[in-house]
Amino acid sequence: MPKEHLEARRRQILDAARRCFVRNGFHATSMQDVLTEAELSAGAVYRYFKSKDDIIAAIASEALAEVAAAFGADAAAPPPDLDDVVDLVLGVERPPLSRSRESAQLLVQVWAEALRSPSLSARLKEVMAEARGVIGGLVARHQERGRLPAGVPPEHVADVLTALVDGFLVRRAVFGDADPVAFRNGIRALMSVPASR
Amino acid sequence: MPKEHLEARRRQILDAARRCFVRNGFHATSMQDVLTEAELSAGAVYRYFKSKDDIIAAIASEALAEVAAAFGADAAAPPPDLDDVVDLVLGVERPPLSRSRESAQLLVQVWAEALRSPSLSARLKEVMAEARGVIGGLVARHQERGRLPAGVPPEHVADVLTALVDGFLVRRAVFGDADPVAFRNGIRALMSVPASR
DNA sequence: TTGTCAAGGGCGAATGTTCGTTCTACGTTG
DNA sequence: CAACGTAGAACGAACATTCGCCCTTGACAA
Repeated sequence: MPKEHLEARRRQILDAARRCFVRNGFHATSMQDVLTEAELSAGAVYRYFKSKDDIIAAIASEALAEVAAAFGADAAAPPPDLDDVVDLVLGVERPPLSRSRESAQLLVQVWAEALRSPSLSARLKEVMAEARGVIGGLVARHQERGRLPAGVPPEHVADVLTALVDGFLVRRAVFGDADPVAFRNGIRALMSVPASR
Repeated sequence: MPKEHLEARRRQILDAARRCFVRNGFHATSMQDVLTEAELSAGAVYRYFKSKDDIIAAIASEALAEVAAAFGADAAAPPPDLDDVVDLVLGVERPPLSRSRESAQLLVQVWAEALRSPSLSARLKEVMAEARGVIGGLVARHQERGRLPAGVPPEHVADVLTALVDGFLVRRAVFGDADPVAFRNGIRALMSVPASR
């Protein structure tokens, strides 16, 4: 019985912390903010997390896992066109749309935090390298089929595509209403590929 | 006589604060950190800035001005090829190279801070809109000359190009050694344009 | 030249606040 | 009644900011 309740409390705290962090950033939100948002007392929260940094690490870790999962989907079901990579990663038709902006905002905070946390920076680089590998594989296959110039290292092209995703996330975080479809059309135009839908 | 010394002290404080902020972020940096870095006392610093937020605002404002200037250069001297936009904005051959990573790191912090500061967010949107306007103009001209499909709104393509820049900045902030030339080659490959150099 | 004085700039200890964290006592539940 | 969770007061540390004092400087009078 304690097992599931323990996990539920943990989630309750993490969800509350996530909302606070999205709203105010990691260091501008106080423990008091988190306690209030979670509707718990200090004693309760510190039973599940040993410090504020612990909570930050957990939240950041989940945010990066979300990104890794998004790119992993590309590896699982390779899209026929390269520009669909963006759609897939950005989850054009993915469940909680309300969460997508918050995820983008949180990710920007994670980038900033990674600049001062070596362990978080290491994990971020891991995820980025993983994305480069996955997308690089897709690029290489397109090169084999002659759909892309062969002389360029696939990783370079993959870097551009993942940078495209990161750049879009910035816009979504800042504006909130950035349109993935319009973005994809912009990419299509740049790639001089006639839109197929 | 006080006039120039006043400005010099202000710069001294801002430069010190910038170093601190790049290293530790806005909110994880204490006033004590800034005082130590600037080699000044609290009383001295508070003679030139009325609060920590005041210093943050000044630093963020300068960072965004730097970005605006980079895009402004494109408007002043339009590059012949669209992919050169990235080179120009990222300043492939611009003076203090040591500063470029720090600028990228600072900009990421600014993005994060903009998520919780309405005034900073407004300024950031201004700069982004300005970039969209400048690059959109270039895109429209390329469309007129038939170098890009005409059916797509220039702003959409401009969004993609500026997102490309933002995405590259993230990589430069995180890795520090992101290579603009390799990046440009990746873009060229995606655009299926034979490299001219 | 020398002495005086007003003002500006700087210092750093002091202040009150807020932070993250701990601890003890209390309720609830099996 | 034990065992477990929870509450909330309490704590020391660290924070941003202020305040009163001191040193330097430049103008001016003697």
